[in-house]
This record gives sequence, structure tokens and C-alpha cells, in this order.
Amino acid sequence: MSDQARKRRLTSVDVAREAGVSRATVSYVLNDTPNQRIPEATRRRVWDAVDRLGYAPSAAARSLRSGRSEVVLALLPDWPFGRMVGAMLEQLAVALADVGLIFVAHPRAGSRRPVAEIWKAISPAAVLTWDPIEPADQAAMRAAGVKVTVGLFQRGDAGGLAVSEQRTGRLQAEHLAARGHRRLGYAFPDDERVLVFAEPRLAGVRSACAELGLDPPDVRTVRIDRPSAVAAVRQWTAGPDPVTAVCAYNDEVAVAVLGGAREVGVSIPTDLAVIGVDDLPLSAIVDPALTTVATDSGGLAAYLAAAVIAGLADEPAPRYPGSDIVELIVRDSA
Amino acid sequence: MSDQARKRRLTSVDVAREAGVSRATVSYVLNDTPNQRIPEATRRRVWDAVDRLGYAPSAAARSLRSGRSEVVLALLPDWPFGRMVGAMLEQLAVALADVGLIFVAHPRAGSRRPVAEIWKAISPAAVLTWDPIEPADQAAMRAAGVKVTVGLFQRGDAGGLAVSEQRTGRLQAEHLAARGHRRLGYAFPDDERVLVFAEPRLAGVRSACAELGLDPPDVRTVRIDRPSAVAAVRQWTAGPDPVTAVCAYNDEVAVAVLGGAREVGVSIPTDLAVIGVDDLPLSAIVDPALTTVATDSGGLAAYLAAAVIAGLADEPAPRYPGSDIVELIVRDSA
DNA sequence: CTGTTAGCGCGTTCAA
DNA sequence: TTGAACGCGCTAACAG
Repeated sequence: MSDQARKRRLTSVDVAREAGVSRATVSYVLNDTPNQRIPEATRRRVWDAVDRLGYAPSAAARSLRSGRSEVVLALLPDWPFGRMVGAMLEQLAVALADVGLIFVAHPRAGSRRPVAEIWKAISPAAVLTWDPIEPADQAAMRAAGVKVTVGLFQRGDAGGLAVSEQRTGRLQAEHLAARGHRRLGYAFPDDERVLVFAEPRLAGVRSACAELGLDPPDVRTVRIDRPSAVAAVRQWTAGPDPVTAVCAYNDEVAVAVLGGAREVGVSIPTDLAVIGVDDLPLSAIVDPALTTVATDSGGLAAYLAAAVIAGLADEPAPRYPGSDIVELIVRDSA
Repeated sequence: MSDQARKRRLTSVDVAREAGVSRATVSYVLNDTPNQRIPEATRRRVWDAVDRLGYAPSAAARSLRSGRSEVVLALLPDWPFGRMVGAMLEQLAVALADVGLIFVAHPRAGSRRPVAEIWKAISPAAVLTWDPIEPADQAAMRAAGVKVTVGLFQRGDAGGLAVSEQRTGRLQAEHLAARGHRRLGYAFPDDERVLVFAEPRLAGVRSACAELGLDPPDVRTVRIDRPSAVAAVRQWTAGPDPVTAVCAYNDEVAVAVLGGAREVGVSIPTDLAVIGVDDLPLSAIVDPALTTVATDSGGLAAYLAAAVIAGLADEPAPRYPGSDIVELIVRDSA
């Protein structure tokens, strides 16, 4: 390895020298700049030099000059994300790549360092968050050149993802009501970090119950273990007016309830119907197969991509696909 | 909103003017530069101006000047990543944050656009990949200022993650052998994208079988659905010399096998023992609870962080924690 | 038509 | 505490 390789970064000066042209010409060739007629022979010389040297322009210099970045940054929240989020992020990356944007995600937003540290280090064109963005952060980002900021969960229960999460809960309750259940239980997760999801889902169940004239749901916290599930099932099924169907926060909690019911000797779905959320791969093969509510991660990704792209073009954001991205999947458990 | 707010980015010039000092002073105050005696009063004036204006330095200019980036980029491969990877990325982000590095991940590396597009847009200090890095890419990255590149799966079966994946397979087979099983089956996944994991795991099972004097494993592909699992279980348990224990590629496949066995009337673990990989939250609560091999995502994250940090300091990479990050978890299924 | 010169963008840092 | 140069690529204006 030549000593220059470790000493100095390769710049367009090196390419220009190697190709026997000026830096400007190099830039024109590399960017295929319109309105610059450069003969094929020169182009080839430049590209050859680039390949030979292994030159790559500095992203820093480029974005300093152009004043814009091609990067979209997602600040992932603290909750444990599984398949669905993973899939959604993949699809988002693809959708953004189609318009020339690079998508990256930072896990564990706000854990140790303030969020500002992160977007400052990346200087993205747009930032996506799950938690709502503080007005102060909002302003700082704007000042630093971040054009678009999308908060999936808006403050209050009004907008954003809360809509489809509520819809998810409604779908659970409506399905159970349609099957004739009058007393519903709700299996709430034992993890503070997922409250952003759990609360709107439960709110959806509550409002559906109210509208359909059912009793309010009997909410119990269920951990992903046997004893917890057993206890919850016992409580739901005891007494003179037992719960006959349970909406679970997600499929994992639902499977825990299934296990608890088996242990208690409560048969599913005859004695107790169970419905989950997420449609995990496993949900179709547990016994009995789990009825659940799936979110169309592709649809969500498409919306987010559209929102970012619109924002970058200073156009109004697209309509939020509140309810049409969740879907009921009926199997055997409810 | 003032018209300047939308016209021009806020720069250190604005802060300098507002505070009545020079740009140099602003820089010294903001970075707390050593060997620069700046009176407390001046510092305060500068910080006040920063807060009032909502100033944030341009990452592009900063890294252009300093020639180094604080960003570590992971290029996630194409396979569907679940909880374990999610958790590992989180822990990696935290470990790197502790030394002032920002971790971001790009999902779906190399899907549409060449990988080069991605690191060029970010200009990270280090890049992490799962697939091995092409020598050409390697060189280009070095030239563009990426100091460290870590490929988790090295070419060939020699190094990197393949070590612990093989160890995972060995652990499965050794446990089953210790329980007296002589004929093992292997439930192989039906997804090309996870071959990087599946192959070393199976290789581990194979070599353990060979060393322990068992027959080679009876490998069958199992999809995450009932019919596929039923067929596999039938084949394993039929004939004069049936398989008595199955190593599954992961817990999902293992649960599928559990379901298939139930349907066929094969009892677990008496007629057929099953052991998975991953220790999903669900694995502890399915019936019977799944014996499995867990990977210590924290340990892996710690190793990766150490490798990156060492590389950035031009120090030799730490020893790879081949086998000590996988652990057998014995439950009821084997 | 082909290609060059020169200066910008913004934070950092040396010399004064 | 400051003026000025620097890092690197882009591009308007200009010359051969």
C-alpha cells in the first residue's frame, strides 16, 4: 500500500491529475452535468482514472456544497421491535431508494444521548420519529436544514399512527361482538415501552364496546409467561358473569393466554375466544391457530415514503391511511 | 416566521453577530476547546445566542473539516430480522454511543442500489456488514475515508459469525446425544435468505454427529406451516430406524415441528425430541416449552463495538467470542 | 464546442 | 480574541 493511501484522502484533484484534466471536468463527467458537452474520449479517461484510483467523492463536501442531504433518518423508539417493524423499515428503504433517498435508522432513540446529537451527526433531509417531536427540537432541526419531520404518534390521541392502532382494537372487539360475545377481556402487556401502542389499541376496544352496547372490557395485565396467563384466565372465567372472549395486546400475549387456558382447562374458542394483533409467522401454526389483526406494513411504508417525498418537495402531506392498513385475519381461536 | 428563516441556513456567523464575537470564538466555546482561555461571561453570551437562535452546526461542514465522521453504519442484509437482531442493534448503538459514536443501520443492503451509494451518502467512520465485503468495495471505502470495515460472515467457513453459528448447531446435537438419541433429524428453513445462518448451523450439527459417532442427520426442509411440518414429521418417524430427535433451524421452525407432531399423534419429547434456536419470548410458553439455544446478543454487540473502536484507534481487533456467546436452554421439548 | 479559473458553503484552527 | 486559511466538491463565468 502506497504511503499516500494512508496519508491523504483521495480527492478529485488526484483524479484530475491522473486523467490529465481539471477538477471541474472531473465533476462534470461524474455528475453527467447537462449543458456541458464533453467528448466521449475525455469521459472515458476520467472514468478510467476514477476506477483505477478507486475514487469516491466526499459526501461531506458534497452535501456541504449542495446544502442538501439524500439521507432520511428514522429515530427508532425504545420498544422492542420485531418482524413487522423490521419489514416496514425494509419496505420504506426500498420506496425511498426509488427516488434516490437513502434510508437509515438509529435504534434506541434518546436512550443515553439527546436526540439532537444524532441528527446533527447525520444531517439528514428528513427525520422520522415514533414519539412526537418536541417543538424545541423541531425548531432546531429546521434551523439545521432538516426539511421534513414526521412524528408517527402525534401528541394527544388525535392523529398519526394512533388512528390505525385504535382501529386495530375496534376490529378485535367488533369481530368478537359479531360472534355473539358480550363480555370481553383485554390482555394488557407488561412493558411500559409499548404503551404508545397498547393504549390506543385498548382505547379502540373500549370505544367499540361502548358503541356496540357491551360492557367495558375487563382489563388484566398479562406477562409472557405461564403463571401470569393462568392467573388472568382464572380471573376472567371465574364468577357468575365470566368473560367469554379476550382481545390480546399482540400475538405473543395471545399465545400466552392460549397456554394459560390450556393449563386451566378452558377450551379455546368454545369457552374463551382469543384474538391477537400482528399476525406473526407463528400465529398460523400454534394450536389453535390464532385469529388476529394484521397491519399492512407495505401500506404504512408507502404512506411514510410519500409523506417524506411530499415534504421534501414542499407539497402537502398525503392523507393518512388510518383504517385501511389494518385487516382482520380469522383463524380458529376466535 | 422571518423570511431569513426559510432563505438561509443559520450559521456560526449569525451566532457570532448575535453574541458580538468572532466565528472563531463561537467555535471555541461550542467545542470547549482546550488551551483557549475564554472568560465565563463571553461563553455565556455565546451560549445564549445559540439558544436564542436555535443554532446547530452543520454536520457536513464539520466532518468535511475534521476529516472524520462519528457515524458507524451497519448494512443489514436481506433476511428478515426479528427480535434478536433488533436487540443486538440496540445494544450496539448504546455501546457505541458510550464512546461518542452514532450508530445507524440501513435495512435491505444492496437491494436495488449498489452498496456504494449508501456509504457514500453517509461517509461513516466504520461500516459493518453481514455478508463479506468485496475487495473492490473494501478498497473504495478505504479511499473514501472509511477506516474500519467489519464483515460478520467472512468468506469461506473460517471466521466471523460462522463460528458461533456452528457452535449453535453443535450444542443442539450434543444435547440430544447426551439424552441418548442416536438418529437425529434436521429441520432446514425454506428461505434462501437465511442460508448464511442455516448452513453453518447444519454444519455444526453434522460435525458433532460425526464426532460423537452418530449417523449423519436426516435433513428435511420445513416451512412455517402445518402441512409441511406434518410431512416432515411423518418422514422422520416412519420406517424401521426412525429419527428420535430433531434440531430445528430456529424456534419458529421448531414450533412448526411441534404442531406437526401433535397433528400426527407423535408425542413430544417421548417419541420425538425437538430443539430450536433463538429463545423467542414465545418459546417458553408454547406447549411443550421449547428447549433451545440462545445467542447472547449483548455479548455479540459488545464484541462488535470493541472491534469498531479498536479499528478506529488503529489497534488490533479483539478476539472473536466464537463459542462463549451461545447457551443451551433446556425446557421440556428435548 | 471544450475545458479552465475562481469562489462558494461552513466549521475549525493556526498564527497573530 | 480574532483574521484568514483550509478541507473538498460544485458550478457560474470565462477563455482557448
